[in-house]
Amino acid sequence: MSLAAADLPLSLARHIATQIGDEIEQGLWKPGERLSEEVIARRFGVSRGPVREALQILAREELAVIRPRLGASVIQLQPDEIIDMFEVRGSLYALAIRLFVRRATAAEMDGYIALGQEIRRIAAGEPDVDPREFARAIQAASAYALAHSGNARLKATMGRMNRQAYRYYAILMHSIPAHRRALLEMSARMNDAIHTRDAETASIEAWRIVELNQSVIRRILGIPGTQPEETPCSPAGPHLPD
Amino acid sequence: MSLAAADLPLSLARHIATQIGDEIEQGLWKPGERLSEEVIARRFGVSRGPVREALQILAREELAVIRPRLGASVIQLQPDEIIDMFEVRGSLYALAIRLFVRRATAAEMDGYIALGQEIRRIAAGEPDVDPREFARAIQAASAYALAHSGNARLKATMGRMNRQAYRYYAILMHSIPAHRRALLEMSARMNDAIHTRDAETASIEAWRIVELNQSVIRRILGIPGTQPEETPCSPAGPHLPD
DNA sequence: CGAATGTCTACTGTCAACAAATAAAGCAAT
DNA sequence: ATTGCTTTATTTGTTGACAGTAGACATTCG
Repeated sequence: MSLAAADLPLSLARHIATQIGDEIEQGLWKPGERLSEEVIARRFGVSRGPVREALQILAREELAVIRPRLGASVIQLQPDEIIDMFEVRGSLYALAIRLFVRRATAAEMDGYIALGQEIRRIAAGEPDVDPREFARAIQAASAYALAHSGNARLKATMGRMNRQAYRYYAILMHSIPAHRRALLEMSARMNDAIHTRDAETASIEAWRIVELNQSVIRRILGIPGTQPEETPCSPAGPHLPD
Repeated sequence: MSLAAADLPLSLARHIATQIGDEIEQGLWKPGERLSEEVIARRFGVSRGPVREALQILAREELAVIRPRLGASVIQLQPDEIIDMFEVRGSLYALAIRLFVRRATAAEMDGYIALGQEIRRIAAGEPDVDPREFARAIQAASAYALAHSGNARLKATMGRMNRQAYRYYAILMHSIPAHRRALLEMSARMNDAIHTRDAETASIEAWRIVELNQSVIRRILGIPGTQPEETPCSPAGPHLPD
């Protein structure tokens, strides 16, 4: 049996977990805010048992942290932890692109192309682009590639991570229009490589996008990069000339 | 084995989770075996509450699967799911190597070199190499690089995955001596790159090792690979640790 | 006035029991 | 013997209560 939780209904615990989880994702709970068992139990009209279980589920999805005797609280990533997360996520993203290019059927490829066009359509409204809409389009495209990467484990792992990452995605989209332009260029190059089924180049470009995003986040969070003029590279790909 | 009276710094749930988790990792529980709440509760002399929580923790570590109304059972990966896991893990491994090369101090580098020598020392006994010892040495080296990659999230994510992966690692080590020799060659090349702080080459070699391992596992599990040059071998069937 | 200490409150950790649902056993009919 | 249904039994889901701890507050002493 797969890791994916295909079962949605029954069980109060799962219902509460998805509800609170969505709320956390949407930012209705502040990072670090305490998730009191009793308060949540009262709110849903249940006892503390299912709530306790729901909090465990949230911890499994890394949306909450549980400290013994201190209870659960909304996950609060330190700046360096955010960087770490995007680093790991970037590696998975590059893998997803690589696998998608290798395994996608023609129809799936068409679907991806359509999503790429959607991104360009939205970006065409420069300089008046809705950051949220732009972000959503990018996320949709990456989710599509992920879903058709043919690797369920990757989908689950990265999907879980995305729930966290997207809380900070707004930072990326709102910041520096120049960044958005660079992002679009890289994205175009990556999509070209994807269309021509050049898994290697696509993976490299994916990794570049990730590193660009990372540098932007670093700047915003005020964390100095390890190597300012780092050359972007793929998880396994060769160097490319700038 | 009643420990309810013992004053533990950790909660009962966490204690039970680590205990059962270790047992699963060691193969004392068969894949797919049911983890009955009541049986475990009786065994540890506690009520079902903490046990339930422990099972949630095990699910978080992906050592167990919880299906609503059907209870928890030891995770049972299908052959293709094993491939998927090693694929994801490989990507993380390459990242770990890359980061380690970039960020390791001189002392940490020395430590890694020592572990590499240990691997070669064990492998020198060819063709009479203890697979378990060999596996342990390789795992120690990769764990060292991971621990000093400077990315806590990567360490946690991959560490969790390793607990699963190492159940199937024996397959790799026991199989085909030729594979071990190729593995050693690649490993040597990677270590050279690591020593000279060539993150790019090191990462590439890491990825190659991963892909080699993957092809071996594919052969053993009888799953056709995406690469054409792979020779279909006699499907000896999934000979997994019980 | 500040620091250390004692008390209080709120919360978590744990338990035992009840309710609901699934899996297993038993039995009848073909 | 096999199939289908009914009944029983075991297991999970949930509850409310009790016990112990962490943190806040007030108190006392240097």
